[in-house]
Amino acid sequence: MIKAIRGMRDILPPDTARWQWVESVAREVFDLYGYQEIRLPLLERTELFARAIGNETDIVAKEMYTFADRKGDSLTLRPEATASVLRAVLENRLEKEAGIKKLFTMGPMFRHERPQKGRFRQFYQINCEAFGGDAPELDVEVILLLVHILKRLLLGELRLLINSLGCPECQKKFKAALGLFLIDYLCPDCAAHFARVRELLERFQVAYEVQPRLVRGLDYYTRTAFEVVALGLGAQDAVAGGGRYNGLARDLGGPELPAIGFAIGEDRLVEVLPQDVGADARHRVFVAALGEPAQERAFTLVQDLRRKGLAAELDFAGRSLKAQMTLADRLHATYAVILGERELEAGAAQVRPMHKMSHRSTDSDNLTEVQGGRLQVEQEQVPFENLTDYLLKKIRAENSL
RNA sequence: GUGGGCGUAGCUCAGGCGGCAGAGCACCGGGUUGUGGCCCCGGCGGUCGCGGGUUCAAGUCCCGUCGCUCACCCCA
Repeated sequence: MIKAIRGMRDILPPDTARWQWVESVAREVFDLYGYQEIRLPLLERTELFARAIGNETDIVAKEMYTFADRKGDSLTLRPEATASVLRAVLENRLEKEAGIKKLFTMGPMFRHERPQKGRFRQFYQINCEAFGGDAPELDVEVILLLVHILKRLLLGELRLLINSLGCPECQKKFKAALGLFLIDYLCPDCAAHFARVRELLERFQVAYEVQPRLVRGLDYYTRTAFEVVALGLGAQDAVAGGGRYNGLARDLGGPELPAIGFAIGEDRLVEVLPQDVGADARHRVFVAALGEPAQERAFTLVQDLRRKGLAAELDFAGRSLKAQMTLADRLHATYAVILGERELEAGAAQVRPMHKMSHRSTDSDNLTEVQGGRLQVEQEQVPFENLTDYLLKKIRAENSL
């Protein structure tokens, strides 16, 4: 059997519901802060990452999926998103547009690292970038946005770590002095920027810790750097990280374009999400049919329900009614419609509410004793012509409770 | 890239000193001629990761290899 390659995994239902939840919350919050989505290629010229991230970094030196295409050009599967976003901004002259250019994107990144808990070779990031502003207020807005998303996701214990990496001038001084922490060598402008960031975080009551050892693994960062770590993730505990990168646009041959952004590690975020979020609470109708003519009728009915916006399902395998009812239960149907010879003759189907005897509950109220000692819930006969309206009305009433 | 732990049914795992490959859950069917959960009965399901070696005989012992996993490192 062919298996997925090392470090790459399938994300399966029901887990996919948690991923969708994370992504939909992120989209909502991005919109509140004025961010728009950008979609990017997964492949870029190797040179883009070499120049943006830095040749000496681990990412470029030993972790990229790089190969020659049929023409001989060196291409690389993106190991991060920022370089691609900036490339797209510069290529399409987006920085010329009014105000701060605020963009987000989400998708897979690729790094050839040894897999472990929270670290995969194909991993997913939710990425946020703001171009064209160097005010410390923008740094804080970006951090507030990140915290906003994480809080909406009902996450448990999180710690926000911040630091300032200074500007190239500060870094020169720092290296010359062989100092331990760069933060003590900040020039007056960088120090004032950092102080303002901290002041604003306090005003908005965002708890943070200054972490002088916090550095970013990419060469392009300047001034504000931050990271969010979560409990329960083992050694790979960073859920999000980001910072300011004022020099990158010029490094890539573009104009002076201050920028700041962050990436959320979606794999790790989903890992620490509360278990029950994103559960499927949708109403679902199962149509059980007995015999060929009823089966024909059932398929038509199911399609009719679906066209009207109700999730509906049926069995094509010709199972017994008992088996179909079991299936209805397993699929968490809230109503079962039963169609047999008797119902076809009568022109009315049996509609059976399922929730009163869900496999999740031991509640035997509302059940009446019928022949054979079996318990049966109240079920109603509904004429075919009223069926879809009846179900729609019932389910809408329950949804509004 | 380095080190530790682990690879047996779809899942979780048991298999003493080498001697017929097992359980629970899940799945399918029946008990109930047309009605779900529970219960009872039955059934399906295996390259014991892969390759080699020792042996009359290997899931079990030895060597190699691949994979998973955790950590180092690095990161989000």
